[in-house]
Amino acid sequence: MKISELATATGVPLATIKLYQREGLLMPGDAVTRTRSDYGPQHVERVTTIRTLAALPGYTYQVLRELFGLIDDSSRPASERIGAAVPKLPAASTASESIPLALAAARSLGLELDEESAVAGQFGAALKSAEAVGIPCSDERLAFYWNHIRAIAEFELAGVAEAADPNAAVQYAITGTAVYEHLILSMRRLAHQQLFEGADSGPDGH
Amino acid sequence: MKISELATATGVPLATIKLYQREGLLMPGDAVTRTRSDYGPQHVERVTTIRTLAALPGYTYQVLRELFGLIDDSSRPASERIGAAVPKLPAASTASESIPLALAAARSLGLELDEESAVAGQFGAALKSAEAVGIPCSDERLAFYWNHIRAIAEFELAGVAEAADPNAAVQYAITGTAVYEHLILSMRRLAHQQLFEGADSGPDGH
DNA sequence: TTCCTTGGATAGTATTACTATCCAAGATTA
DNA sequence: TAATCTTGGATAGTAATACTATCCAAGGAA
Repeated sequence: MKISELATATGVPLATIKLYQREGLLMPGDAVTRTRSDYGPQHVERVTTIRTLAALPGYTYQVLRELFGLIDDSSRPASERIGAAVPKLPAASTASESIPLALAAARSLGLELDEESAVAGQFGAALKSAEAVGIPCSDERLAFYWNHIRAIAEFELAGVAEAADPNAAVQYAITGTAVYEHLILSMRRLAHQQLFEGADSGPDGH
Repeated sequence: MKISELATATGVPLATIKLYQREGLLMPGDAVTRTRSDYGPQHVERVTTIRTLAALPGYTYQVLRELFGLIDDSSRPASERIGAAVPKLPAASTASESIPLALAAARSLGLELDEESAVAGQFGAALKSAEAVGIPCSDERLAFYWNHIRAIAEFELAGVAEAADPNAAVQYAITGTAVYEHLILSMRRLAHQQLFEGADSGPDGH
């Protein structure tokens, strides 16, 4: 497959394909001559994945570069790569002063939390955001969320474990986490909408 | 409170406060003279909220302007304003061809879905993203998510209904939806991390 | 051998989110 | 009351992000 065919196959302008290569998002094709390379299905898939993820808020080229770097690095163990990907995902910027919030929340949930981990930082930042807008998260609410979210995570982990090839599992886990986050959020918004329609009453609608 | 005091109280540079006003994010103060206005606690709160939300991926000034527009418009019913805010929240861009996916998913969940609604578009876009990266969402998975997410949404709705003042309820619902989304995501990532640590085994770690 | 495509380099554009100056009107302080 | 400071308002500059366009020389296809 020539680069022009890759462009037409994916519907992405040639100039943009070249950009993805320069940015280190798309692996080079097999060089045939100095002015010709061969591209395969993995390039089509990568371009599609770039387009899909780049359309999600927060997925800058910088983020994608780091995620693809982990996906492509088959020299490291799968679990290490998946673990390293999570803190790279877009989140509210971590502030060191929000770590205590995360530790207190983890204590109330009965969890052990490594305060050095980037996920602890993301968790703390989210808790701090809730406080900053005047809606702090109660322990009761936290526990309620945790029960349901842990169930979801367990379900998802079972799906990843089914994959035989570790490289495929890494790709599945990383792109899946990214994409399914937005599915979960859209379903929550959908649920809110459905519930509001039924629950709504009163002249001022509150 | 003078504008310079608002700046020091919030820790936001004066030039940025002025920017927020120009962008229609921060309401003007009470004009005392042509070169002096008075700012109150609601301005401090708004600046804090702007900072908090703007730090989240996808919350551009454009999005914030629309959300604050709904929060501030007390002439419309609360439920209408909350409903109007949901489709303004950052999501993967809606493609019209993904609506059928959303309708099919809603059918499998036994839901009625207005195909005109923006949430349907967000839901369809998320389903389409999952397909695009090669991990389509099975009906079983969809149903599993839905059970847990509906429970979360019901819990949250109960919290909103407690608010007596409709304007406060609108602000609570809109900023809460935005901020708690990220809390939920960070908890999911936390759950993944906790589960991975326990489940990990084998020389290549898959 | 004429024209097209490629890899590679470079430059331009639009948007977003600030940041910095400047000004004249008006307030504060000495 | 004069010197200094602050304000609202306008304008311009900056850095990062994500493209988009052009050019070139090497090399392939007609």
